[in-house]
Amino acid sequence: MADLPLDSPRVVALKSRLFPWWDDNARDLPWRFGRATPWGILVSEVMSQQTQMSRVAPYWITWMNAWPDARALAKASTAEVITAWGHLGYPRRALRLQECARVVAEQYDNRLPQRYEELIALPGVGDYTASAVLSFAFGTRIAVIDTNIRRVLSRAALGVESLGGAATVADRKLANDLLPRDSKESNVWNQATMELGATVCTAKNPQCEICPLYEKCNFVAAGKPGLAEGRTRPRQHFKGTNRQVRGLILHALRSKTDMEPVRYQELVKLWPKSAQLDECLMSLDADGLIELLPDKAIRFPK
DNA sequence: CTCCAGATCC
DNA sequence: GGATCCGGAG
Repeated sequence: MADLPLDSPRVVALKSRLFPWWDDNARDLPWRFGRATPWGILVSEVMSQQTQMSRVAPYWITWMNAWPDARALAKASTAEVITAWGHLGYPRRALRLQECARVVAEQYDNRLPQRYEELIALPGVGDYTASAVLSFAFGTRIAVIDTNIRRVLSRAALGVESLGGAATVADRKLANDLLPRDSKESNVWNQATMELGATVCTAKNPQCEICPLYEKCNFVAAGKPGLAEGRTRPRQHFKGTNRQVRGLILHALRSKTDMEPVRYQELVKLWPKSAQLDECLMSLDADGLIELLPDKAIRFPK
């Protein structure tokens, strides 16, 4: 792959168009523009893993109001945490976030560490989240690699469709090659590129006609070869899967106003296939999302 | 139907 | 690398 020097005309042109677009079009999400602590930024990133930002915002406000810092979240009950997670999906993220809060509270005196190696060692924090926190919360110059940035950079700079699947070495090299040298600019670059991918340069139907990069986009110049052919991930069903059943089970628990257990008989009415139901009860119990009682009644863990 | 600001396990 | 884990907006 050809190198793309930072000072190449193409990169300068992309930057000069992307930054003004960001100034005019950045969504006013509650954790942006210096209004959140580093911990708040981390919470927003964890909530946003596989969940759209627009859905995250109201949950984040309620969550941060209840538990403003890691110490507060560390002291919450599991039942409160799972309930507050609501319908964000993938509730194991909520448990990991609380585990993360405990580590931060106990080992880091309630302050997020600022080294990549320490961040990525935290529960529920992978490469993306660690990089995002470093860039967005601490202003560190680091390339953020997510599905949006991979798609935008691959299209605009290389003129080819992003393949999807796990991030490749080439993806990382490209993101690092294009990342502005100045830390403040790199922060804006990361956020603006992600925002563009989320709102304009989308996977299936990009709105090229309103894209600030249109005139300089190599993907447009090449005639958008293979648009949306690269699957972002293997197709995932939902209906009939254990994920649906697990969701139904947790919804039954959440809907209880008190901490009263849910009887197995009620669960069977929600999902008559008892073998799958039992499997899901076992896995939820193993995950620590429910407590399985001897008669197959369930309740939230303490 | 599609896709999502991923992490984790195998 | 592949599979699993949720749920809603478009």
